[in-house]
Amino acid sequence: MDVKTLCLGVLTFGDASGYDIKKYFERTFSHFFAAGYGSIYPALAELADAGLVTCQKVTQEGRPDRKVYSLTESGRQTFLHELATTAPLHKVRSEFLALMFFAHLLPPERLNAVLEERLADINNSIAMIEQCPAQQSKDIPHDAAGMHFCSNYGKAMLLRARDCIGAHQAAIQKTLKTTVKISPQKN
Amino acid sequence: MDVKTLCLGVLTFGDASGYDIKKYFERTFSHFFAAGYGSIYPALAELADAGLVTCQKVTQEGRPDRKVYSLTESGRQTFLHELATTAPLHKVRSEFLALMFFAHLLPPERLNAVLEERLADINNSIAMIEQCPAQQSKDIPHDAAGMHFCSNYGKAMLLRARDCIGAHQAAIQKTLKTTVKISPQKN
DNA sequence: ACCTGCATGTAATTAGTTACATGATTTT
DNA sequence: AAAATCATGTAACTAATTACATGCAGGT
Repeated sequence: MDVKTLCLGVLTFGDASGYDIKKYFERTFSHFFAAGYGSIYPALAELADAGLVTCQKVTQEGRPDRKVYSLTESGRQTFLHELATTAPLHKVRSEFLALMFFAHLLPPERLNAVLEERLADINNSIAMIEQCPAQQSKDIPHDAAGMHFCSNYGKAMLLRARDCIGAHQAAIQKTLKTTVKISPQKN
Repeated sequence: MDVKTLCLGVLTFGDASGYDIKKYFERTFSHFFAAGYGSIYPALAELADAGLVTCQKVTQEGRPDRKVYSLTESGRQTFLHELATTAPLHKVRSEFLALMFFAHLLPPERLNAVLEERLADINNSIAMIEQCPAQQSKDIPHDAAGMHFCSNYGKAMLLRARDCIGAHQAAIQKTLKTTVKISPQKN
């Protein structure tokens, strides 16, 4: 599943511009799928060429023109076919864990900074998810059940990650104190 | 941080061939960093060109020749510099969550298959982590503290993910039963 | 005066995946 | 007899990132 396909997905909820779609990715997909303008705009152009979306220029006063895209029937079918055939992979690419793996080669302040930076990112992501409409509302429209699952899942992962990192920070503190007391006798 | 850099990292633990490094990636990094032969072999060739590793051909009887790589001092310095400057990003790219987001467009059997497939992957990953040496041993050598953290972290995430999916499966079952009883009166 | 938001795009580069190519040995 | 393990590589392709390019409006 690529950016092109997810653009089709966003358009199943209604017409949108490239700019709108980018915001949708940021607010809603950011914890499991990243995309920037550099991939979204070319994707929309290709989708239009393939007849999966149509494009309508909208001139506004006081603001730049927008290009509003709509899903065609062919686009909807293509998207449904993609949903039916895509393998449910889940890939993690973590420079954070790669750094942690080599913790024994990191100066202690650097190790600390790495953990703090990651915690800050996690807190941002949690805040982002909590702003999501699927998080507050009690009755969920049937077409938002998936959004609800994804934000619950994402939040659960982030909270667990935060706990793990917190526990590790505490363990490091403890080790440092022990080392200070014991190492002079060892050496 | 790219495959090249992580190859240097693997070589800090001792000399290894491309084949060995691939196994190391699979067994130890697979839950946070993927790499295949197609990226590892070219990476090693580039590292050798840059003088960050040296290569020694080893002929074996009954088996193909191996090319065993060793980290040079320059390679070690390059790796340490990378550890000191790499941002601790953590990216997820999940086709699974993308599919789940559009659950309302998935036939029920397909939704079920997606969840089951993901569960199977998660169980495989948990089994992989549990085989890792950092998981059983009680006293951890200081250069394995990071490996220990990473496998704990990975396992915690996978267990939480499994719980989330299990809970969701249960919720779907409940909804189906309710729908069967109520919907005839609604319609 | 400066920054943020709105709005769209392209070109060059990077990095990684996939498929191909080969071949002996050992295990099932 | 077939499949898995050991062992190395290349070439073509795909996809996405980064940097560049432009410009008005509204708020601080």
